[in-house]
Amino acid sequence: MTDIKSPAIPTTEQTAPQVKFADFGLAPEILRALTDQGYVHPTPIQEQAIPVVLQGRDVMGAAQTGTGKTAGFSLPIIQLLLAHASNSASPARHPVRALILTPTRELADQVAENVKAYSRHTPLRSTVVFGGMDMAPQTAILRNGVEIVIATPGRLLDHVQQKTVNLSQVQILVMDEADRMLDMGFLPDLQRIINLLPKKRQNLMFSATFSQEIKKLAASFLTNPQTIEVARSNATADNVTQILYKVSTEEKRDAVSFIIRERGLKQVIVFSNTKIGASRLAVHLVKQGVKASAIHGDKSQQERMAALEAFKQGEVEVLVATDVAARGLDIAELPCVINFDLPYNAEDYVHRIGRTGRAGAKGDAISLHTDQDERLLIDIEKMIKQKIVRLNLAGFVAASVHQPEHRAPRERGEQSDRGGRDRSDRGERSERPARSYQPPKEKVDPWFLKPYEPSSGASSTSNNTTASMASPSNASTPAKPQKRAALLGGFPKA
DNA sequence: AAAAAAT
Repeated sequence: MTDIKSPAIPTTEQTAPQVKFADFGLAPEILRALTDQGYVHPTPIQEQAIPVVLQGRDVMGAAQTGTGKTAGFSLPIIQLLLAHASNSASPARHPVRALILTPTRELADQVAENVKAYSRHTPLRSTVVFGGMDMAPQTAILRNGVEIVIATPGRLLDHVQQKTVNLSQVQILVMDEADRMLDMGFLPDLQRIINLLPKKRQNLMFSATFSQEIKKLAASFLTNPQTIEVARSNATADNVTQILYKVSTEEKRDAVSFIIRERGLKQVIVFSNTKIGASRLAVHLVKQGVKASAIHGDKSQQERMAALEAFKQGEVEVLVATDVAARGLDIAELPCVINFDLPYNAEDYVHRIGRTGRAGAKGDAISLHTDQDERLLIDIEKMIKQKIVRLNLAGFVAASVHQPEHRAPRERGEQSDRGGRDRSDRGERSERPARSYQPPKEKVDPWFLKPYEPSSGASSTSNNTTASMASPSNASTPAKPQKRAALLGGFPKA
């Protein structure tokens, strides 16, 4: 397989004269659509992807989030299909020729909107198909014939079974957020869909992150792919400032409302690892007068779309989300993301914080972490190949200032995977024997600068979480809302 | 260990 990537060479800055969309030989109808939107210059990923896709090559594309991947594959696909576009009204003349799969419904919707916009001056038809919505309208559109289908896997297979869609003419398959599409939860459906496609077709895979494992699996679906890598893979945008605050599990909810209030945040996504946790946090915030709403997979599709729309409109200021919102969603000018829980997968961290700092804008990614998260933190820092500054959150557990090895041995044996062992025993050192992990120096965020007041609450982490397995969702169960008013009162306003 | 995706 041919590689464009070369870690040493900055692929973007190299191209001195600025390329324009008009240079790709795209049809006037496509250029007109771009002009409508005010786009003249392609982003680096677009500059690299468009010619390769136009050649008909398979692509494995890794690019930072918010860099315009969607247009990077949509524009050349439209161009390729346009060569044989039909003006006929007959559905038979409009077989599905391009299929774009995404891991969430909202992302499918968003990609479909983009495709519609880019193809609006062409005779090409497109539609989006996902679950949680009435089958009937989707069926009607599919029966009328569309060249481009954007879909989530389950509902697409449903349509296949109902014989409302025929995939035997698909020439181009796109997997957006490909690494997620290839994970265990999606793979069976994906395989089923692929079995319905012609053997000879063009395959495009895009994601911000590709683990080594997934890269191999991905390659098995591709033929002589061209790798397109803008900036180093698995990287986070450097325009996003990452911050870590240590808190106790009990303090998390109050820490979130504290941060929102003190920073005066009017647009922020707060990520929770669980659906129930997201719902509870949203309720908690609403009780505190915050305009918050939750989005997760246990909500109806109507509720999900309403929450996202209200958030985009600014009616909702805090969107509390599970990882349903971690990938791909493009929310204009989102200045801040908060990780209420640290994600279990380091990749998800990259995707989550990629919701902010899009299209070159600045963004803040604030993560709360507890004693139990140390392993996750190490994984994340390894993945993003940088250390995140650990800061102190005024008035909250300043045990933050101490790394685990400085702590007194635990009295209780609830951390069975760590009990009796020390850091050197925990994986990372044995994987990289040459360079041992150096925890970053803590700094105190001048914003939240406040003297540490030792309190009995600081050690409460290990006391309260008795039989609850210390999982984030359980831990926040009926715990009485701790009044933080006293601490907040004495805090300097910014 | 959890979330997503068909009903």
